[in-house]
Amino acid sequence: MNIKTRFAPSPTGYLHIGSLRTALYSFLFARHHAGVFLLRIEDTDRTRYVEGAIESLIKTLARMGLDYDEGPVLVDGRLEEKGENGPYTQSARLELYTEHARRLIEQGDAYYCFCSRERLEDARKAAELSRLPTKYDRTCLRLTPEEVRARLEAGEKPVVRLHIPEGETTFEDIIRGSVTIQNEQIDDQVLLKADGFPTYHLAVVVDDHLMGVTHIIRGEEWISSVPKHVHLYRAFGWAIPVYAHLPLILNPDKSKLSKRQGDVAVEEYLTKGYLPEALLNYVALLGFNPTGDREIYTLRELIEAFDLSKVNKSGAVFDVQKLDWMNGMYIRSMDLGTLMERAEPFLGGAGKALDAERLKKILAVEQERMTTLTEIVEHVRPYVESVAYDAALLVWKKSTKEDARAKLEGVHELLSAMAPQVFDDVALIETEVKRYIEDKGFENGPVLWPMRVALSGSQNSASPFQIAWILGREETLARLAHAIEYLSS
RNA sequence: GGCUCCAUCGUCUAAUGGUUAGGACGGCAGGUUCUCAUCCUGUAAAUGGGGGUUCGAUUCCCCCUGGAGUCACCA
Repeated sequence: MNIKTRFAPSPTGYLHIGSLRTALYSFLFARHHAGVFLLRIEDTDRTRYVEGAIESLIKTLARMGLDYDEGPVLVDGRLEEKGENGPYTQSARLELYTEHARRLIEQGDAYYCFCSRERLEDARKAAELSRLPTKYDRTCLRLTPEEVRARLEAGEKPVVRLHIPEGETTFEDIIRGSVTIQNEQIDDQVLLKADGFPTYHLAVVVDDHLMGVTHIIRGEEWISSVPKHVHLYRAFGWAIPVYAHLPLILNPDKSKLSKRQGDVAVEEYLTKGYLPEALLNYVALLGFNPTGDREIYTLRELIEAFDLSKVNKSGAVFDVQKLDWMNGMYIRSMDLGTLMERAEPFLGGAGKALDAERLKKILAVEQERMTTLTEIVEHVRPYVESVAYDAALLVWKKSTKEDARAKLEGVHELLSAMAPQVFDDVALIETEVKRYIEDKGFENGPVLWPMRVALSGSQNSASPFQIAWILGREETLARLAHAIEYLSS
């Protein structure tokens, strides 16, 4: 079978983490089987229209490296489409839905409903109070064809409802197996709204069929509406696709991942300095793991290893701590050139004071201390400006102010007497300073601590040798001199 | 509340009838070390409860409990 999957988000203005994983799994499944992956925009709710949301979605998908074979694309900033099954935006397919709804009415599988929202709302409240199911009471199903025609001609704007038959509905899900639901539990769902737009239920079924989608991969929250879709497929006489309902991604309190409890927008993580490949890797492992003893996978490897039937059934808490760890792993394993490219956009103003050579040195030293790319700014600061610090910080443990000054004077003397080329080599700086310490019979701490603080202005930093290497001879000596002066006053 | 889904360390997961129940994050304790970070070593930590089936259940079945999702002219 030629496999075809789709990612069908509604354009909300950002890509939800959960949607990212749904997109990823659909993508992985299609690519693993050398099938087709398409993007479709589900924008049938015009009350939720967001300007520029489609463009933003396309850009985010591109940044994440999830490419698709069919769907809307951005060409020179303009929206275009690729693929033979378009349009791929539901608001451009209204005609199709109307036709199909009409067909269902003619077949007796759907009917017009003229009930006012007010009446429906009251009925629902009453049902809730008496603890009865809040289903539509089928008032309009009992209308005669004459009555329907008369009200249509009178200009009333009805909705179209699916007529659910008696019995029960069973469907197969790759992840969950067989699921059965009694039809009496299912509402006569609205298919076509009064404004002529379809609801999700009509639109997905029509589009998935017309676009040739074979596998429907989506979140677990859709499971209870599958029977409605099955009825639609049957009414149209279409083959039912294969379903795979993914477990939910959860907040720490186990509820469905939502705003309020942290960031859910992929774009937000990207601007915070998380790497697309790390985010993808992390999210891929929320519900799926090829072996159980390995965590780092490239997209290629994920495609190779992906298996829908090995996807977990239970929800997974989104753990930022583990994401942080993974992002750090990716940053540390990155070569300097790449890291520099990736970090540059996050540098902002701090970058202007920096030439490429020095930035590269800083990155080489600070790479192992970074969790996200945004941190680059604070890691760069001590190298481009002197950080103010308390003189007391210069004194090593139980050593004294006088001792610290003496040691710094010694180091200053040593370094200023050395050939300038020594500063081009971290290892050389280290050897020289350590030899000096040994020759004098000192301990490392009383010398290196004040030296490091003098150079970094901070109690935590890279080693004094690394800082000296980055700062260069002149600035290193200047900072040492400043510290000595500081201790003398 | 009805219906549906789910249930292994705090978290992400591995093990589908036989393992000392494994790995990772985080925690804790060490090591390396001038500090932080990295790196390395060690350690605590789980099969929700009760019945079955079986020589033997994390694993299969049932019940309970717990959690979640869903009950719109939103997706």
